[in-house]
Parts: sequence; structure tokens; C-alpha cells
Amino acid sequence: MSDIQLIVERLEMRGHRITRSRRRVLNAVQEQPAHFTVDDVIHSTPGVGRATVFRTIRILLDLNLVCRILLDDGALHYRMSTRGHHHHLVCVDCGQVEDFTKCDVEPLVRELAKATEYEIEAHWLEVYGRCRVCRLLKKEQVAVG
Amino acid sequence: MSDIQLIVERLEMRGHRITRSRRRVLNAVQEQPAHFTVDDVIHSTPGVGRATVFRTIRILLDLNLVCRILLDDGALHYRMSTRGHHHHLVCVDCGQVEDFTKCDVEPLVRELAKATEYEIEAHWLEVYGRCRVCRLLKKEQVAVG
DNA sequence: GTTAGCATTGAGACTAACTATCAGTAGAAC
DNA sequence: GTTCTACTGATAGTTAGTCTCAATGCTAAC
Repeated sequence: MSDIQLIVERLEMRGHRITRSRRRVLNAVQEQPAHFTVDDVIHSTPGVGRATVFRTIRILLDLNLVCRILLDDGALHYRMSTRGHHHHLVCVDCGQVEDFTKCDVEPLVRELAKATEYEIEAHWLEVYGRCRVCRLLKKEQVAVG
Repeated sequence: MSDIQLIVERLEMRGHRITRSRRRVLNAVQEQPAHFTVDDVIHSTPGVGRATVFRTIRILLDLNLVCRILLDDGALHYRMSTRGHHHHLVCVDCGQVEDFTKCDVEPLVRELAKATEYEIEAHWLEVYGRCRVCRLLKKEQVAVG
């Protein structure tokens, strides 16, 4: 509830109008499970136009209120995010996503900048693996099968 | 020439047939500039079906003879690659891409594995910045403008 | 060299994920 | 309230890729 209010305030701060449709999209996004597609949101907001849902999610992306997740099969999903710079650890079996903010890419980036004479602006890191539960399940399967 | 021969051999090794269309796609891919889209290849191979170009590039991806590059605008490009695990440093102004193999994400990944109990399988890192030339050009513009 | 089997092909329909257009609507500032 | 203009929904278009299927053509066996 107050989360929505916070988002609304940030939208207003940027000069965006708070419309009925936008509110409905915000609510739907908040009610999604961990990560979702734009299509999921479209289905949760009957009556709101496709384009409006895409537009609203793009605004949320611009405001860093939502982030993209690249799944290992190449699919792009979305996820609420109140934090700033962070990365994702994606389970390739169950699709669970964990954020991690401890991003020690900095030394690498600095070294890279020196070696290449690039002025480095940003980086994007996704890590793929198998979560504890899926790891245990797999071990069991191997033992049984 | 010999590059093509090498690729052909790797395809044969995997049991893929060497057809006229595949040869044409291979040639076209080799003649592309640093990075390209599938559409670029389609235009360079008139007469070869769209699906065939996509299929052939997918095979090259599977064999790690081609890799994907995620540009900073979200577009996905492709690039010849004979090396194994590597990452990209992309210039956000001119689009130039440099590979780097020195990937010190390992310590981070190990720590992450310990903290989250994930069994980590892979990671994907793209770094964005401004190359030496574009940096100089920009500085000049600022000075003049 | 011929044949047979099956991988591959090209055309085209289909899908997913978005963007563009545009006339109509409705926030919000006054 | 009025007015201005951002926003909306419908819909068409685009991009990037997959699926289907009958026809073709590698390749290996004879």
C-alpha cells in the first residue's frame, strides 16, 4: 500500500501524471510473483491497453523501480526493485532469482579501463546456477534413477 | 578460406551436413563487420531462406563459433568468435566491441556460491563504456560547443 | 554410378515482445 | 469550470525468431 504511494510520488516528482490506468498497472506489478513478463501484467489488468502497460513498465524501468532479468534461455523478465545497482543469481532449474549487491566487479573494471583506455560507464552481470533445493533434488534423482 | 574449412570440419564432426546454403551462410558470416544481426546475414545471402540462416547461426552458437553481444540499447548482435569463455566491452558511442578473456569474476562467483549455497554454472558479463576515440571526440565537442 | 534414407531446405504462417500512430479522453494547474 | 496537453486504447506495424511441411539433396551403402 505504502509502496504504491512511494512509487506514485516518484512518478509525480518526474512530472508523470497519475492516471487510473497507471494505478492499475502499478498495483498489478506489485502483486506479481518474484519475476514476471509484461504479458503477465497485461493479463492482470483487463481493460488497460497493451501499449499503456508497456509504456508504464518502461517508465518504471527508467526510474529503476523495476529491473530486467535475462533468464538462461534468453527470455527477458521483469522484477520489482527498490535497490539501486545490483545483479541477479538465477536458478536454471526452478527460475528463482536472488539479487546480490555485493558486486566486486570494480577492480576488474578499473583494470580493464586502464588496459583499453575506455571510460567505463556501466556493466551488466547475470549469474546462473542451481539453488540449494534444486541441487538436493537433483542429487536425489541421480541416487534413485 | 581456411577459417571456413575449419568451421566446416567442426560441423562435420558434429554430424551436420555441409550443404550449399550452409556454405553461403558461413561465407556471409565471415564477411560481416565486427558484429552483425541475423538480418544482415539474410541480406547477404539472397536465395537462402530466412529460417535456414537462423538455423545455421544457431548451430554456430551451439558450437561457440559465434557469440551474442547485448548492446546497451538492449539489441542482440552476433559476432564470430574462435575463443572460448570471454566477455565484451562495448563502446556506447560507436558500437565497437572488444573481447576480454581476463575474467576475474571467479572470486566473486566463489563467494556468492558459498553465501547462497548455489552451484554456479555460468555467468554473463557485458561492460559498457566509451572507447579512446569517442572519448577524445566528446572532449573536443565539449571544448568547441 | 545408383539408390535409399533422412537431414536439410525454403516458403510462409505463426508467435512474442515491443513500438508507432492517432483521434479521443482526462489529469492538473490556473 | 476551463484549458492545455499528457495520456489512453485500438490497432497496425516491426523485429527477431520459431514451426510446419512438402520438396530437395547430402552422404553412405551397395
